[in-house]
Formats: sequence, structure tokens, C-alpha cells
Amino acid sequence: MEYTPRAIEKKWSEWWTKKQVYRVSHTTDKPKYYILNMFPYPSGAGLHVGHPLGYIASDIIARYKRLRGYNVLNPMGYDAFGLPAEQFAIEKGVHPAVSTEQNIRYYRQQLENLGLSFDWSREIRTCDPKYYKWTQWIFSLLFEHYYDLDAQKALPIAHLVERFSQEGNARVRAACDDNTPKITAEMWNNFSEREQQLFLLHYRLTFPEESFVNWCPALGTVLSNDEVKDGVSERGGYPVERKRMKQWSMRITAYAERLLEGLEEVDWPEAIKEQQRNWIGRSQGATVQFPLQGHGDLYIEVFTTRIDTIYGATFMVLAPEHELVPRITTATRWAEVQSYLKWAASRSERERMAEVKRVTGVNTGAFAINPFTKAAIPVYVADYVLAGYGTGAIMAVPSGDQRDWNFARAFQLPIVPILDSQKNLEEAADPTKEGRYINSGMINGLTYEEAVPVLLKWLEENGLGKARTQYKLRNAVFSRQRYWGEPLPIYWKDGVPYLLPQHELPLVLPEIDKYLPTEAGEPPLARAHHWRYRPSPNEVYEYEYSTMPGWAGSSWYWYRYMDPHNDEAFCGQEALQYWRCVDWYIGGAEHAVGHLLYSRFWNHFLYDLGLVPEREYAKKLTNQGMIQGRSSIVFRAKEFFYEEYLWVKVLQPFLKEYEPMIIPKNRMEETFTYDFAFAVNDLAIEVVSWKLVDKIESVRRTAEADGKRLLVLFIEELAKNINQPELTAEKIRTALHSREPFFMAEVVPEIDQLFVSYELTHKYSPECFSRLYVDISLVNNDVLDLSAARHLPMFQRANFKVGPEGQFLCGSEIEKMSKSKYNVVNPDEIVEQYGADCYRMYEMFLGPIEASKPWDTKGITGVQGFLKRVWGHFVGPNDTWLVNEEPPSSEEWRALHTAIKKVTEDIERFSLNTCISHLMILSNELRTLKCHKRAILEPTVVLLAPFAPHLAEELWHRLGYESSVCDASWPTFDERYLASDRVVYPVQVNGKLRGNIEVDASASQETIVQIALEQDFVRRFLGDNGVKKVIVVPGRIVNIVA
RNA sequence: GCCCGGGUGGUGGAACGGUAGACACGCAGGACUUAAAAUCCUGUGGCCGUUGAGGCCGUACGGGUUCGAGUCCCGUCCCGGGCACCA
Repeated sequence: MEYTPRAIEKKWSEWWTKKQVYRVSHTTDKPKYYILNMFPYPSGAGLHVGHPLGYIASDIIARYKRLRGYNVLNPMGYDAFGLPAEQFAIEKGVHPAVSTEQNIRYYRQQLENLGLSFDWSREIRTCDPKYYKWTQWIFSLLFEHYYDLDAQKALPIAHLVERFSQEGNARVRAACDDNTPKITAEMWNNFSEREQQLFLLHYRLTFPEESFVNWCPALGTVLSNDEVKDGVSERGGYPVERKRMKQWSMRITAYAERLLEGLEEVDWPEAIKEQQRNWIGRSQGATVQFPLQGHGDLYIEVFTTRIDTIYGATFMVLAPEHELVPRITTATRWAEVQSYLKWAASRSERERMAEVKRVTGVNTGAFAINPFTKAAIPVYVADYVLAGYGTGAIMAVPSGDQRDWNFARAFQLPIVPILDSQKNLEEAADPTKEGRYINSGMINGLTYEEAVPVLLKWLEENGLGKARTQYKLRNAVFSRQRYWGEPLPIYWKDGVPYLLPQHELPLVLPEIDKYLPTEAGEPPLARAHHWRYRPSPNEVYEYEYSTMPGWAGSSWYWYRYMDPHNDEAFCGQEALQYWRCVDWYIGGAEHAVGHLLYSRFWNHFLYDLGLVPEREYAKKLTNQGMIQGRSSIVFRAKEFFYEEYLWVKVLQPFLKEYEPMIIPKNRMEETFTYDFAFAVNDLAIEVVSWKLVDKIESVRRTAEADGKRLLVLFIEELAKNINQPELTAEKIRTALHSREPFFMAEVVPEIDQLFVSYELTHKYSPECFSRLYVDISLVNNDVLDLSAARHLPMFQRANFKVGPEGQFLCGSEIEKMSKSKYNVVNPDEIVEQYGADCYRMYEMFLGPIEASKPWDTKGITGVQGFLKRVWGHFVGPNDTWLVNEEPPSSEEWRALHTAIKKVTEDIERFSLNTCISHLMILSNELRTLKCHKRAILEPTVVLLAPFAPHLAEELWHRLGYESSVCDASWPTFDERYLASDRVVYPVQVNGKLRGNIEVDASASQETIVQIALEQDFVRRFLGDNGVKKVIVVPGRIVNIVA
């Protein structure tokens, strides 16, 4: 019987489901292994070949760990709240729950197609009230806790209330808003209930506040910083503006230091850790107060990392939003300052970013006193100082800071050198810390290391400043003005938010008539008129109408998998103590500072409360690379046309030939998008005269009459010169027709020419496609000889370029797969054609898990052939069973145990592509040895099982087993089988390889040296030189130094 | 500008400081076929030379450490990613 993957895979996939082979429980003595994939957002487009990369890799590890005797948790679920479902609902009126459900069903089916060992009984979705009950519960906990800086952990708000009532807040060291007033116990006790509640908001770990947020008018919602890229929304690319709004916030800043420290204890990619460190942005420095001249006690507080440069501070700059600006600006300067503030406020984030180089600012007329020099220095307003960082004000040291230097130059302010090593201050600032201080009062002559403590001591003694650590990390905005998300368990009373009692959870998302904001601009939930909190018959309160952001549900989901059906707790303690944390987490690097930071924050918080056992929930993280698509080449035709027709030639290095293409002028307003998936692998095509455009026009019209959007391609005949002289237009036509639906071909009899049309958005043909280089030139040029242009850099990099003679050159781009780029490859097609085992192995064989690479099926036949050959070791023609019980030879043993060793080592270090190589080598050797022995083949099946589970299961059962191959045990490597009595040593002379010698394995170093020196090839290269030294690395190499 | 990754055949990619290019694709030649497909065998970094000798050069570039460097160190160039008036 032939190897028939689809039949085998269907059979075993059903059997696995029936036998519940992948069901796991925590009641076992086995050690645990928790492997987790970042759960997907179930989009309408379904999976493409890029998604399963991580799933397959983790599945292989999961199966391997199971074979090694671990109890493996390998769950899957869906991050099911989110914008696309809501956008779809707005456009099509379909309830997000309905479309989400549909999408999930499709995902599930696609995933099941791949033979992944997920325990589907643990499937979760974040939009399920049984799930988000606990998301809301965690939110409640955050609301009821504050971060205590003395205890270095979260403590209950009740604890704070207790302290306030006894001693006020003067001695309370806690993470709180910068503008938290100082209160005494008396004040607190005299506060009304409402005032107390408002005051506590300064401390709660989640709280509403007026703040500047990224408002996206097109999406009608706020976005977090990591959802904004280059001033536009990451999703959709809509403009984003800064807007002051009331929003819920998460006090993640309280955990800045711990989030930073925690990175030290996890095995994550350095790039991700580095990104998180940058995002947290810790910098150590000091705050300093600069008294304002003539304003009584008023002072400007600045933050600086270079306190040592303070003697060089010759002016100060406030951010335009700084509260002191209107208070200190002198009357004569006010008009100018005001117009600057107005201008600055009108600038979008984008403009500001685009004009970084431009120096703008204005003098306030006020003076501040440099506390060290006692000099009065002018105070400016400029938007190179950001309101949101530090104190929103700086001391400007033009000799040491380039931005200050630029400003000083533009405004003719003094630039005072402060270190004897500073150079070229006429041309640029010099931020050096080398040398000794000059012009610097009490630190003159000191070095950087000596000066800093002196200055800090002086500041603290005089109450003018102190050392401080500053973070770039901002509190995370936690509300969205959207429908499809978790409602916040909050109701409002007297303008104060109150927590919904726990027994009211989950607060279920209400039904509404339209998924849009109200006319009054309130979030969609405000449309639910009867959705009110009624704790008693005569009390009615409004709920909070915002919903939680996308990252809420994904910030704790790995715990839910441990105990997914628990109605009493987010996760039962027993399950929690057994599974503890994720051993290996796999997902995309795009979540580096979003999900991966927020989820760590929640985990630290839960850890503080003693609810979870580990500070860091993911011990190891791997970012699987992206499988990219080859994007269509996009012609914005009107940019190129000015003549009648556009003449496009496609150079396919793959075919070493060209394709002609003509785009008629009347289509040039359109954007042409087309893919090249030539099924004409074996055909070559030659360019013909462009004079036949009229004929092309007629074909095009016919095609359009059929309602198809077509590009018309014109081919005279196949290349006579490429081994196929006998091919006629008729033959090509047949060939192309057989490749439906990708091609249409038409012969125009009167001129005996063939026209081929490509569907504009056809799918990739798996057989063949290749990188393309395209040359476009105008029709009135003659046919260009592209071979001459081939070496040009513009051809070598596949990017769009304009050629020297006005021709346009472009190539296909390799980028992220996305529906909008028509470059999506659906795994179902590959599975249908080659089988899931083949698809799994091929995707792994492509390269390391972390590497990104374009999807390309070129090599898949190699894996296919491998699987067929594996089958062939067991099953012969007519389904004969080839396996026998003979004892293996030493060569056979060695082949097997080499493979066991290599595969085990490589799988342990997650190098799955090389594992597959080793399996191939084993298979190749077994074929050479014509080995059909059970003692060899049985362990081989187990080695193969993680990679090609269906095939392995089939063979395992044919070998006579009734239980699943998943429960076999991993073969043990035995060194004895690798032992050999002869060893081959490569011999180098002066570091260059000159030959090999074979010696007894037991030979002493002296013997080896002696044998090596006797060799002809050694003597030849030694010449007359005597041997200086011989290095023998046992078992590896001999190097003779002359 | 700053911080991370990377640069190895025609291609994807292998190589604890120890025989560079495993494995696979592609290509070339051959076998089997009426033919094609499938399958199998052989070869395949470049150059020179042999025509079953062999030699030289090769891991972006230039230096260095070492008996020995793709791997470690210094400098340069290029590519990818992240951050960016962060004081």
C-alpha cells in the first residue's frame, strides 16, 4: 500500500479524539511541564501558514516531554474580545458574539487539521462571562489595593484607611499621584464619605483620572501607547491625537522597579528584555529646585541625570503645558508666550516628531536662581521639553547637552564649559564625564565620581533637591469607549466610582441596539438604558460605560487553563500548586511591551496577594519568527503612464526568462494588484511585439464582460530556445487550462497568438512561485534587454526604483502575511495536498523557530519524500509488512543510537530543524542498509512521533501496539553502540587540513603522533622544516606545527 | 542618533574554538519507462590542474589573539528589528 497521509491522518485524528488521548489532569505523580502558546485573536480570515509555526513547535516539545514521562499541559483558547469583531458588527450588524463564535469554529477546525495535541477540554475564550467574571474580579482586587513602598508590595486599601485615620498621609510611602495633597489624620477624619473616596483614588492601583490620552476619532476610542505607531493607530492606520479625557488607569508605574528586576530571573530573548527595559526607561538622577526671582517661595523643580553639570546651567526651559508658565511670564512677554503655547498645542504628535531638528521656543521674561551659582538665569518655554517626563522642566546645560546647545545657539545664550576635557564647544555640545570640573564652585578640580556625592549632599542639606530615580513607563490607560470588551465592575455614586460587590460578578455585557457611541458622545454601553445597578429597590446607579482594553483578558489566562471550569475561583489552589507557572511560552515578538509587560504586572500583583506561586509566570519565552508572504506587486498605474500603454516585462530568475504584460491606459487610474504564481514551471515565454495591443484590448473587454477583473497577458510563443522548440501555442493553452483556476488562456486565431489572463487576486499555486523582478518601461521604447540590467543593484534588491531612462523597476516584497495584501497562504491547502505530518515537518525544517522567512513550498517535496521512505521501511508493495525480528548489526545499532543522541540533544535545545535532518539521515542509512528490523524501527517510530504524529501512530499500531504512541517512552541513548575500535583523525599541518589517519581507538597520543608523522602527505608539507609541536585533541583532530 | 539582532554555496539553512557548507531544495548526468510523472543512482562552493594525482582561494571587509577562528577581540561597511527631543 502506498503511503496515504490524508487517510491515515483522518483515522488517527478521530481515534485521538475518541480516546481523549490529550486530556490531562493535575492529579498525578508525574512531573509537570506547562507549554503555552499565546492564544490567537480569532479573525475572520482564519489561520494562514504563519500562525501554526509556534503551535507546531510547541506541539513537538509537548509530545516529546510526554514521551519523557512528563505530565504536559498544552492548552489553547481565544483572545476573543477586540476591535475587528466590533467593526464588523458596526458595518454588517452582526452581533460580535456571533461572528466571534463563527471565527472560533473555523480556527478550531483548522487547528484540529494539524494534529496538535491540545487538551481541548480546557479551551477558554476571554469573552465568555464565566471567564471574564475573573478578569473583573482581578480588576476589583486592583481597585482595592495600593502599592506600599516600604513593604514593596501591594496592600489592601483598608490598611491605608486605617493609617490615614491615625496619622494622615505624611509618613505613608506609597505609589500615588504626583499631585496627592498632604493630609493630617484630623483632615481625613473630617472628610465626608465622598471626599475620602476621592482621596483614595490617588492610591488605588486602578483609578479614573483626567489625563492626556491617545484619542483615535476614526475608531472612536482611546489607544494605549503601544497601540500607536508613528502617530497613527496600529490597527487601521488612523490618525491619533492627544486629548484630555477621563479614563481608567492602571498604576503599573508602581511596579516599574520590580518589572525591571524580574527580567533578570527569566529566560527570555535578550531583545525582548531589552525592549522592556527601554520601555520602563529607568534613569537615575536628582531633582533640584530653582527658586524663581521675585515670586516668593515659587520654584521650578527639574529632574536631571547630570547633576554634576549644574554649574553650567545657564537657562531653564519649561514644557508648554507646564503649570508655571502662565504664572511667571512677564506682562511684556505674555502675548508672545501665549501665541507660542497655542501653536505648540495645535501641533500633532506627528508634526512634532517630524520636526525634531527645528529649534522653537520663547522667553518668559522670568528668571530663576541657580542654587549653586546664585546666578539669575532666564526661563524659556520650548516644546523640546516634554510635559510628561520628569517634572516637565529642565535646567539647560548647553555645554553638555546637544539640544540645550542648539537652543542656546539659536537664542544667543551663554555656553559655559564645566570640564577641562570638553572640546569643540564652538561646534557642538560635549557630553563627556571625563576630566576635572572647572567653573564649578565647590566641585572644581573633582572628577565625576567625586563630584556627584558632594552635590547631592549639599542639595539634601539645603532642602533644595535629592537623588531620584525616574522612569519613562507611564500608567496604562485601562478603558476603551467600545462595546466588545469586559465591562468594568464599577458603578458611579455622587461622581465617585464604587466597586460592584463580588457576588454581582460577572457583570454581563448588555445588549444594545447599535455598536456606536451615543449622540451625546458616551460609549456604546450607555445605549443600554435599563442596564443599571439597583442594590435596593430605591437605589439606581449608572455603571461605568467604558469597557476594558484588549490586554485585560490576556493578562492572566494561563492560570485559567490550569482549572478552566472552576466557578469558585479564578483557579483552584490544588491545580495552581501543581502547575505553578508556564515552563515555555511561545509567541510573537510584537507583544514585547504590550501583553508581555502588562501580564507580568498583573502577575506580580497577584503574587503580592499570595494568589499565585511565582513572581514571574513564564520561565522561558521564545518568539517564533514570522512566516512572511510574498506580496503582490502594486502598480499605481497613473504614476507611470503618459503614453498609450504600459509595457511590463517580468523577469523571473527562476525561469531565466521574461513575461510581457500590458496594462491598457484606461485602467491606469486603478491600482493593479497581481500575484505571480507561474504554473508554467517548465515553460519559457518570449516577448512579442507590442503592436498587437488592439487585440489585447478585445480580449480584455471580453473578460470584463464576464465580470472578471483581469489583467491581460500576451504571449507569442514559448521560447524556442529553451529546450522546448516543439511547444506550440495550442500546447501552452492546454497546459495552462489544466492549471485552473489560476489561468485563462485564449488563442486569437486570426493572428495565431495566445493570450493568457491572470486573475488579479488569485491564490498562490503551491507548485511554484519565485521572487520576481519587474521592469516597466513605456511602450514606445523597444523591448528592453533585461539581461544587461540584471546585475544592477535595483534588480538585486527587490525594491521599487525608477531607472535611469524613466523605466520603472520594482519587485515583490516580502512582508507579513495579511489579507489586505493578498499574500496569505492557507495551511488547509497544504495539508490537503501533502498531509498534516508533511506540513508540520516542512514548516519546522525551514529553519530555526525564531527566524522569519518567506513562505515557500519549494522544498516541501524533500520532506514528502522522507515520509514516503519512512513508510517504505515498514510497508512494501501491495501492503506487505516488511518488519522482521532479526537482530540488528552493529552498523544498524550505531545509526539508530546516533540519531537518538542527536535528536534528543537538539530537541532539548529547541533546534527542531536539525532534529529533522537527523531523522532524515537515519532514514537514509536504514535504506542503504536495507534494514527492516523491529529492534531498530520501533525506536525510530518513537523518535518520529513528535514530528509526524499521525504516521507514527499508524506504524506504532501496525507494529502491534494498542495504546497510543504518545504514551510510548523515548528511546534511551546507549554510548556502547557508538563505540568503535578504529578512529579517524583529520590531520592538519600548520592548521591546514592535509589528510586523515585511522588509528586504534585505544592508541596513545604518542602512537597517534607517530602514525601521523609517518604519513606521506605530512612529510610533503613539512618539507625541510622540523616539527615544532604536535597537538592531539583526543577523538577530534591532530595538528602538526612546523 | 542610541540599543539589540544578523551578514556562510544558485536557495532554505548546518557546524561544544577542532575536517566549513550537515540535511534539504534546485541544477547536471544516468537508470527504469513508448512517453511523462513517480522512484532510484551519481555529481554539485569557486578557480587552476589532472582526466580516478593534486593545488590555491573561500563564512561581508581590514586587522588581532590562537597550534587551529564562520565561531573570540578591535575597527569598518551593509541588512533587519526596536527606541528616540526621556533631560
